[in-house]
Amino acid sequence: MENQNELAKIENIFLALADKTRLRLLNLMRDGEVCVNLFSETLMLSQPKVSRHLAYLRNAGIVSARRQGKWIYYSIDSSMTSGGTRILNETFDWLALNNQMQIDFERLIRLSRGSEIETEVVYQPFYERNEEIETFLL
Amino acid sequence: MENQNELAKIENIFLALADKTRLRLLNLMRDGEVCVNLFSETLMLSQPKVSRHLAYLRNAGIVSARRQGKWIYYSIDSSMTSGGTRILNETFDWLALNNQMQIDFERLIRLSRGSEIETEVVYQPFYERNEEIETFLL
DNA sequence: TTTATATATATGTATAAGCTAATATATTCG
DNA sequence: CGAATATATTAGCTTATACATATATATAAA
Repeated sequence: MENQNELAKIENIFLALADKTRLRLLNLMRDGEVCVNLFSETLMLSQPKVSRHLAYLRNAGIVSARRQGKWIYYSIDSSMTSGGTRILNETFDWLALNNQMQIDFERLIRLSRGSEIETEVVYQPFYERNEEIETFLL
Repeated sequence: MENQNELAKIENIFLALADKTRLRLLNLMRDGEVCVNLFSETLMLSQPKVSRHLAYLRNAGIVSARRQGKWIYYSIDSSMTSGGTRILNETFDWLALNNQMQIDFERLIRLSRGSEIETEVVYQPFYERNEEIETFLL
C-alpha cells in the first residue's frame, strides 16, 4: 500500500468503499469514533468479520485506530488526501439518505446508551473524547 | 442488476469505479462521447478488454451507448441517480489532477484529430453530435 | 502469574472478477 | 449475397476477496 502510484491510490479508495459491510462501518463513524465491539453489536456481525473489514479500511488509509485500554477505537482518518476526503464526504451524504444506514446509526446510538447490552462499549463523538487517558496509534 | 436494494446500488457504483481501466475509460468520457475503437487506440488496450469494461459500466448504469452505423459511442449516462452523479463528479475532479489521466485525455484529443491513425474514429463532444443520424440505444 | 476480555490474524473454501485468445454478431459496402 | 469492419461474448485460466471457524496477541484484573 506504500509504494503505489496515484492512480492506484484512487482505485484503492473505491475498492475500500465497494463493500456493503465497509460502507455500514463507515456510516457508524460518520461523526465519532467507535470500538470494534460496538460495531459488532450494532451490525450484528461476527467480531472477526468486523475486524478484517476495519483492517481493510485502515490499510486503505481511510480510518485510523487508537487503543484505549482493552478497546480499540476507529475513526475517519483526518489525514486523508483531499481527493479522498471529498469522495468520502459525498459518500456520507449519500449514505445518510439510505434506510439501512439510518437504522444502523440509530441502533448504534441506542446501544451506546448502555441500556441493552452489558458490555462496556461506548460511542464517543469526537468532542467527548477524554484525551487525558494514555492512548497510542496502532 | 434490476432488483437490488439501495445499498447494493451504492456498492455497485463503487465497484464500477474500483478499477484502473474503468477509471481511465470514464476519464475519456468526461465531456463527450467516445467510440470503442478510439478508447482502444487511445489507451492501447485490446478491443475485448475495453468492450468488457464498458459493459461493466453500462450494467452499473454509469454509461450509456448509442450505435451510429458501425460505431458504438459511449457516454456518461445522464439519468444516473443524484447520489451517483455527485460521486462521479467528484471522481472526475480528482482524476483531472492525475498525470496519467491528463496524458490519456491529450492522446484522445490528438488521435481524434485523425492525424495518426487511419481509422474513421472521431471524438464527439456533446455539442457536436449530429442528432439527425438514425441512432438507437443498445 | 493466571484468567478473562477485546481485538487481530491464519486457514481453508467459495465466489467474483481480471486477462488473453478465439469466436460470434451486427453493420456497411461492393 | 459475400467480404470487411466494429463490437460483443465465450472459454479457460489466474488472482483477489469474502466468509466461517479456529487460534493468537494484548491488556486488565484478580
